[in-house]
Amino acid sequence: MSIQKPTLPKGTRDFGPVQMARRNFILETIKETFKLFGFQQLETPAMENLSTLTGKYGDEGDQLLFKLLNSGDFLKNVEVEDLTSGISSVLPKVSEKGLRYDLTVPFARYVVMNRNEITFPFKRFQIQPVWRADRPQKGRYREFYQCDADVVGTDSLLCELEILLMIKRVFGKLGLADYSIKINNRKILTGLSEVIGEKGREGELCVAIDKLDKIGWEKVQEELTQRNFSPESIKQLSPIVELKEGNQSKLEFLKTYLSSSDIGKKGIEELEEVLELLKTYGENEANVDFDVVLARGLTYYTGAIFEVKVNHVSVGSVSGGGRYDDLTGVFGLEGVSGVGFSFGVDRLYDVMEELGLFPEENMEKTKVLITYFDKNGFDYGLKVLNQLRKAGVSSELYPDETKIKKQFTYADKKQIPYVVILGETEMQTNTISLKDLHSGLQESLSVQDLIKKME
RNA sequence: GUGGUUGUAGCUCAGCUGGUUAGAGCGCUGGUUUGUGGCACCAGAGGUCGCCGGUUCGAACCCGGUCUUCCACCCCA
Repeated sequence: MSIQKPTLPKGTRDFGPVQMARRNFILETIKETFKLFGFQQLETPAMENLSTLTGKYGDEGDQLLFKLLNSGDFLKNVEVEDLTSGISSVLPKVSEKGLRYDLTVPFARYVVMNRNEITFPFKRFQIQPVWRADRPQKGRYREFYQCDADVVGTDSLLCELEILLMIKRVFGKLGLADYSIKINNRKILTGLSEVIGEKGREGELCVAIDKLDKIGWEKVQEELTQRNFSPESIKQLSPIVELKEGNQSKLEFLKTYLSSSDIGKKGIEELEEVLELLKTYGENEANVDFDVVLARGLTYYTGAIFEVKVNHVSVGSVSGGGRYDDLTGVFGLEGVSGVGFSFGVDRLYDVMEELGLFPEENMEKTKVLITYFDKNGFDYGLKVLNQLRKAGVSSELYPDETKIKKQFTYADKKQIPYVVILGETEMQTNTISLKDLHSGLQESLSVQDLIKKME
């Protein structure tokens, strides 16, 4: 019998007490913001039927879905011919469930299933892990948390505004200042493809043009050529590439550039209105950048699209989202427009760690440790413990009867600031000794005074 | 999915062109201090060198496979 070392599955992590304290700080900030904006919490199962999940994230996304093997005799429906004809004929027979890939699709499923109970517009938030069978690397995990806020049942651009506001609030609370909320609109991208004479190919156009920042215009042109875009259409894109900074000037330029495309003009209008609403609300455009080449892969987006990137850090986008006009349509509920976005807690964590933004003192720790020498002290300590906790003081009694030194070391390691010492003298005089581990000062107090001091 | 990279004590890492009992710092345990933590000093425990196989008289070191880590691409939170 050999002992095997336990390991974690690729791309997954444990979170220890320190990490949890920090994660909770982020999570609480987000949750509090969602509630402030009137969103209500929802949870859905970790697994969904594969039929719910497939086809919503593009081919690439389908490949990244974790599929669950059917329970029991999962091979019972598989024929020999299936095996020879490949994975696509075997898969549906051995797996009918998968782990959720994001929170938006399960939400759409929920909305459709509960359409009669839900009051629209429906604002919900959801904070749960999602799973992707991706290759892990910096800021990319196979299990990670998303914090989604979505509104369905209205196409008011107020929702888009609120997304901007929530992002600004959360980032402000977290102490992140140097970031940009990139915003664009799928309709503008559609218009773009129409104007350059490649109607209907905005998907491909996006994938290529999205890399502009990363690989440069030359390489993007190469990629477009490879994808069989005509030299003329590529040429027509160059004004877009050369657009100068400034949301207003970009919008002005695009109004004329896209004037022959109705859908393109609609996109511009929507974007302008969102920025207008921002002004009316009393906020400014700081950190909000209209980015004509922002694309985003998720196929279901139809209107506004968002992505948030923290500047000067090695972590990718920490938040993203957009409007989807017909996600519920595939589940049989037409005409319900939705818009939402998601914070990636794990990436926010990585960013904050890289920037050293975690507050030192947010570890949830015990305030008082009660130490003692013998059974009498233990019993006496138990009573003191009860009173401390009733007064709301986070406290613990050392569980084992052992040397006082060891009990002190425990307090020291756990950074417990106060130690109560209970020995013969204390019990005889009906007092306790309180030592402040930071200053090293010790004093004799009644239990009442101890509680008063600790509260 | 493609290409590369990493794995030695709890942690961070040494370990020469393959050669006896694999090292350090930190941490841990005990002691100096049987009613007092941090500091100091002393002592000690702890390793199938990721795993499997191969080459060799001999492998932590060379070769193959596999898992893992990190990175780039793809894509994405």
